[in-house]
Amino acid sequence: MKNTLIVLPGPTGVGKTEFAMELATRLNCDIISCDSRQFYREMRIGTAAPDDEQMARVKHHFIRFLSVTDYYSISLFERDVLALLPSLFSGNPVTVMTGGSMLYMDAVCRGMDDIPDTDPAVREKYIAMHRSEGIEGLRLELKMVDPVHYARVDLHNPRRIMRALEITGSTGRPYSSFLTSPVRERNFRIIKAGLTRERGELYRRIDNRVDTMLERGLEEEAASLVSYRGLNALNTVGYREMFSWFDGLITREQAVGLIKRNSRRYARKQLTWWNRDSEIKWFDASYRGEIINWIEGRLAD
RNA sequence: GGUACCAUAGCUCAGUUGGUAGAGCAACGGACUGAAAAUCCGUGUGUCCCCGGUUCGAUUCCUGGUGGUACCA
Repeated sequence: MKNTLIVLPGPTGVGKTEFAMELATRLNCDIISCDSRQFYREMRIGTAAPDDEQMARVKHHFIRFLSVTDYYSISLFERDVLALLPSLFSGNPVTVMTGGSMLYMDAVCRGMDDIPDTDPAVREKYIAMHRSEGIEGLRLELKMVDPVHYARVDLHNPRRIMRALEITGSTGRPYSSFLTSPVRERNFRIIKAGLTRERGELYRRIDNRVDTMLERGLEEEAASLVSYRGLNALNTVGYREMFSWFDGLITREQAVGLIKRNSRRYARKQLTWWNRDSEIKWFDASYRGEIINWIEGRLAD
């Protein structure tokens, strides 16, 4: 059988973790988690990461392997997954990857352009420029150093502009010149089975899951991470809202409502992203037998 | 049972001196190349409670219903 990566995209709360475990158990393979917040060992409750019992049942990779203070990135994830896969395939030609981090998933499946590491000082410089001169200052700078990218970037989005400036400033080459053809051939087959649910049911599950997180101690977890709140890892649904409550900006009840709302919005954003991926065959997550049949049919091809 | 007030978007409400309506929140759509659970862009989605009347024209004014709220019994 050809080496195959079974990819299971799906919005937050749809039931990916459980289904992936069922599938991996059946195929006797490991799971590669593709969730940029379950990477962090300090954030288990708020990210609904697999628990110790689940981790003991099926071998998971990329769960709780970082500290919130560690630097990590999409390209590092791509590199690390590609480095891990050969050893997994040597034991079993099939591996399951599941998660909700869209761009991380695409990086593994399709690759990204090679862009050199950047100088952190350059990023700082443009963050400072954004603060002092606003987005208009960033725009003017980009127009000068990379007019090609200026013409197509979202000029309202400071992150996008700063990223382009950061690359251009660090390398001396326009950011746009690095963007060539992102689709890389992989030496393994990729099968994508998307998990979704009827919108109302998905939202109910998300709401319930937030309530479960609170019962499990989300509040205490967030409180223990207050000193790290400035880090990117903590700029995450579930933690931000708790911090606002700790600050007295909103009530606890409001924070809980916002966590639910923002989780629902995140789920929608995920679905929008995957909407354009025609390789994904979508299934209702509750029809597990049907999904497994389809996957096993594809594996037999 | 009586009196008063109310009934407009999913919710809370505004408004139209009569020309089929708009805010907030919610919701929905979209973008996305190493910060991505991030960051950013866009969209009113409506039997204006119902039946009549007046009017060129009624969501708006009038009669009568229905439902709700308050007070009096």
